[in-house]
Amino acid sequence: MLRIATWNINSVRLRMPLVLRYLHEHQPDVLCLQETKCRDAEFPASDLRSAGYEHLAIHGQKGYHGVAIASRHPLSSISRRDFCAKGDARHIAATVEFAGREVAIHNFYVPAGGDVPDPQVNPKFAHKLGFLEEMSNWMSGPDWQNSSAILVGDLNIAPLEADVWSHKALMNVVSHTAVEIDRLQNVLAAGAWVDALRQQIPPHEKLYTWWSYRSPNWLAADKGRRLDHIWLSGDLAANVDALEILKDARGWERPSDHVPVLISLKSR
DNA sequence: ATGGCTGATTATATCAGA
Repeated sequence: MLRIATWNINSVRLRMPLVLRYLHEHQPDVLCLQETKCRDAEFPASDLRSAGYEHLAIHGQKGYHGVAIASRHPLSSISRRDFCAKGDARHIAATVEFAGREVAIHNFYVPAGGDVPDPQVNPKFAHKLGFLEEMSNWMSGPDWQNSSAILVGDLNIAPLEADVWSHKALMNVVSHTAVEIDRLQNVLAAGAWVDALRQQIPPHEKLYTWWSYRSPNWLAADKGRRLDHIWLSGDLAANVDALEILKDARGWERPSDHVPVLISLKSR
């Protein structure tokens, strides 16, 4: 059994109590974090080690972005890729052993893309599209052939109509526009990935992992989006045991605006 | 009514998130 969780934590230092609560209550083997918002030297490594997550792969920077993998089992082949050559900490990968295989875990924080969904006038949106294009180009290449892999993270795109509270209201809002959904589908196809959540949950069923801070009654309004994803290489698709989107965590004290998403894989 | 909030920063306003 291997339990892997992904969570955009929106400042890991501020929310370490929530991280420790989640680890205690849900017992993932591996936790992938995004938006850690601190340099590597400031990462709360000792707290995670004390909680039993002794193996850490971190890629941070000051103030923004930042990704990390915390694991109860050894991590090997740790790597970080600098997408778009901007020096941003938006990707880290590490390998774990599962069912006699070496499984690469790739943890991504895809750029949000700013407000205006036009790459001609909005450089942030151009960056987002470029980032996605670099992902699909990379995954078409030799590194990815015949490898067991899991891709997780905040991809900042809600691809399906049921991944947003209103397809009509959001089709011109960054995170749900046709052009970025198209780029995301290219990434999915390039890596021959399986969207694990939608493999388990019917595609017409509403499914969210993020609720804006700006909605005071986020629970009642329920205007969410599915921005956080878990994708599997084809050989792992039949190992899925369970999925868990911890919506409760959005209601914890001083929450992240994203909630943890977990996949449990069984050895066949 | 998709920005009404939230977090980080050599801060006391600005940028970023999405």
